[in-house]
Amino acid sequence: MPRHPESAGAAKELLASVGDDAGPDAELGTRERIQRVALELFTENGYEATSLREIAERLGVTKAALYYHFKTKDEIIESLVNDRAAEISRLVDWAEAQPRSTETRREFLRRYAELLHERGHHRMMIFFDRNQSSMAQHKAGLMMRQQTRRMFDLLSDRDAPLTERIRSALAIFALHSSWFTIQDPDVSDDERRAAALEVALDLVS
Amino acid sequence: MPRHPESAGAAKELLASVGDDAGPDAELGTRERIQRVALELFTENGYEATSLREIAERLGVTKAALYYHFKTKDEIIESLVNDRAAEISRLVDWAEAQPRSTETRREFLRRYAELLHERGHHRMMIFFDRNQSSMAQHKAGLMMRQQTRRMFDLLSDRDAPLTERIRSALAIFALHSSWFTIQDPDVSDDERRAAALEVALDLVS
DNA sequence: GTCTATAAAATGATAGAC
DNA sequence: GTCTATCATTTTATAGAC
Repeated sequence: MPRHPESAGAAKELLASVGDDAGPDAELGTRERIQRVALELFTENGYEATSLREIAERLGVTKAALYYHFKTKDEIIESLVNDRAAEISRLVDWAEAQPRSTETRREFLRRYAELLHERGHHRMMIFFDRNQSSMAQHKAGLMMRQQTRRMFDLLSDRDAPLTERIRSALAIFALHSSWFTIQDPDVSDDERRAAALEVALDLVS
Repeated sequence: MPRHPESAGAAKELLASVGDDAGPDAELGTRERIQRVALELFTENGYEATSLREIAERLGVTKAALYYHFKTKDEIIESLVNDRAAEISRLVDWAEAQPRSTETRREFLRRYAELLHERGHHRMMIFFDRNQSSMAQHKAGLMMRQQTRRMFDLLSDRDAPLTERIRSALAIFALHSSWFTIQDPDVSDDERRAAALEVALDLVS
């Protein structure tokens, strides 16, 4: 009976993270390749609509191989979320410890944009944005929603005017979605990211 | 062999529309009750994750009854989309025939917000926002994406500055999502809607 | 760590009685 | 217009060989 080795490689996973744009599957282990392909298919075709058979086929292995690395389908998502959620949590913790000023909020957005940019965090956010209904029942989804709520509350007081609350929510959404909102091939990722941040900053000012 | 009666009732469906907040299932036919319950479950639990068995059970009928009214699962979604997409299309047609001014854009947003408010259009938009991945493969999803793109292009020129394009996209999103972005029970639907419109208008000014 | 083979359950869909 | 009964297919997941 296989030992599931997830607990072993928390730090290692951070180094060879799935989203890392370090070229094609170059140096990734099977576990990381599964995560990468799964997230791709889940985002493109939907979480429930993507079967383990499809994932295995695209990787050139059998379903049984997947089950060696992940006990269930849900666990693939969870493994992706956990590391990343922790990093975002740390950033929100930091912001909550700062004075509740506009400058804190702006600095939070800058750091958050930076975090999303690193190691494919944004791919996960896009996955969640596009699979909200499926994720509503999974605990990974609950975790993300709680984190999103913390960010909303950080960006505007709970009793702030309604328009201000909406603008805060849109600021977060702008950072998450800039990648797919505009898909002009003439625009580089850096330009997109800078523009999204500029809009987000304006929304909380 | 049952004749599928969808072609018969285009006008009737507009009158007794699914989203109509005219109380509980009061006067709705089975076909309309299926649409209503299906959209609810699809939005809450996901399109693929919701089986026809669940829909039938909640309605107190059998799966076979559903198949009398709809040939396939996809057709339930399509029946919901078609009428509504046509109405939105008409509004975009109108806007495209107007001078490309800021005032046209603002007036479009006002009318679009009004349209979403009527007869549950917004429930469909929430469904699409929360099931983007699943809908990516369905033709109903393609239709919605094309319409969204038309609206983007209406709200900002294709060669406008990146920030302006993003703001236009967010204006649409603000109208779609105001219902679930803020779920404070002290806030009425009308207040939410007015605030979302105000934010959207500001984003295109 | 990956494979073959298979179990067990659920799903979308259909046939035909009433 | 709704029901019972059933089919074909697919899916998640497991057992055990190599």
